[in-house]
Amino acid sequence: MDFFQILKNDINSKARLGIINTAHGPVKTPAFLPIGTRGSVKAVTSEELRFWGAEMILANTYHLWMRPGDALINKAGGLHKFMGWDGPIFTDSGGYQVYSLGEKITESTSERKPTLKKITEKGVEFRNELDGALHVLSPEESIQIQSNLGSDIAVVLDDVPGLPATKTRLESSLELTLKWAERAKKQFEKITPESVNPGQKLFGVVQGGDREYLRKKSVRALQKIGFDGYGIGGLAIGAVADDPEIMYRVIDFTVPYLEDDKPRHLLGVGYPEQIIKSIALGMDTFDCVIPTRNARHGELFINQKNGNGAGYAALKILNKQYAEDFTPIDNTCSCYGCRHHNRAYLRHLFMSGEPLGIRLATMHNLRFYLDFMEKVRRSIEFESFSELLALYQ
RNA sequence: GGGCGGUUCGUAUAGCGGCAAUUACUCCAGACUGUAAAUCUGGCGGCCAUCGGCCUUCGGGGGUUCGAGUCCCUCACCGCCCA
Repeated sequence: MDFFQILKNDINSKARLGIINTAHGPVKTPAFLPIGTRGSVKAVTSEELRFWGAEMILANTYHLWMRPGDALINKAGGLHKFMGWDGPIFTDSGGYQVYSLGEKITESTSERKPTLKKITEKGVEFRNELDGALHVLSPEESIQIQSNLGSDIAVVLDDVPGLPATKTRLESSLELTLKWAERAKKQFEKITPESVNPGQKLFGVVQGGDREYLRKKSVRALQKIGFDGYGIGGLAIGAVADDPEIMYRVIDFTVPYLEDDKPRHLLGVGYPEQIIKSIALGMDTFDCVIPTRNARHGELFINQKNGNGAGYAALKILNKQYAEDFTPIDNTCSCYGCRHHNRAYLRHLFMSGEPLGIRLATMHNLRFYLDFMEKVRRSIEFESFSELLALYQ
């Protein structure tokens, strides 16, 4: 069976309906992957995830490496068994931490805070925030860890440059990322047969900032090495987060270089309108902390077909205006919280610090996102994708 | 009856002659994009406002002082100890 099958192409855009066939089952695309960084999608169980329609989740190499350690998870029989999720798992390489852990330091006003990471040719030196010990994550090590975890899709370690960045910075960053990609592939071929998941696939990561010639160069180099699919990286952070037009432009000029028969994952994105516009440009899968993290912070996504064309709205449940609002969070929603509780109660749970509030909010937002993806898939299937897309313009 | 301590922004506190006045919590609002994030940031006497300005505040009343939440007198209330 092909790893990736395209079932239908949209007539008016590059959107496509497909299936990724992993060692732990199929994933209907376009798909959204809830994030379970440390082997847990915060506040929800595997059964709940599946119930609301999640097919593949994302876990993080760096965090699981630090705690509890990939050796322990391997001993447990791999991450699927360890966390009790038998569906597909996508593992990020630790590349994002190369970016984010450094970023926190430069943003910090405290000068005495120790540096948490340093990038070298060999890999990334991390100062573990848990115990202060020094660890080096190389592209080989990242693959080894992901092999020990036994995820269905592994990703090569990449250097993530934040935008805006100079041409020089982008070029040297890409050069490093491509060298790492080659080393990662070699390591992957060497160890995969003896992994807990011999059916594991490997994705390369397209970098190159906002420059077309670099993105093209990145794709060509990755194609030469040979990967099962691609992640497009560096588009959920820095200046891009403030101006998504940069992201659409990069996707638009990058996608034509990619093979049609391989899945394309947009790393770290995003809001619903960003997801659907990226689908129109040819992207297949997405992951983002927004539905889960924002839920914990009291932000609920609700369907709203108002005059200005937005298909949804974000409701801040902590706001006083909901104190005596006894209506459901979203009366078009069928999640547990919307069927059994109201806004005033959910606000009370948040105000009181009751864990149930976080659980209900997380389930609601995940259902919102997963339902949104289902709508997208159906619209491609029934040839109404353009109309759905228009709601988010 | 005697001695001592206290009364400051919703609550709890700091303040020992220059203060619209500390800190914590609460409260109000904002942020969050391959999760160092159930986190972080801001506001929290009033009225204008660009820097800033003006007004009214620290149990009540009176006094000393250029200036009092801070010192003195007095009253009220609360607490502890001795009878």
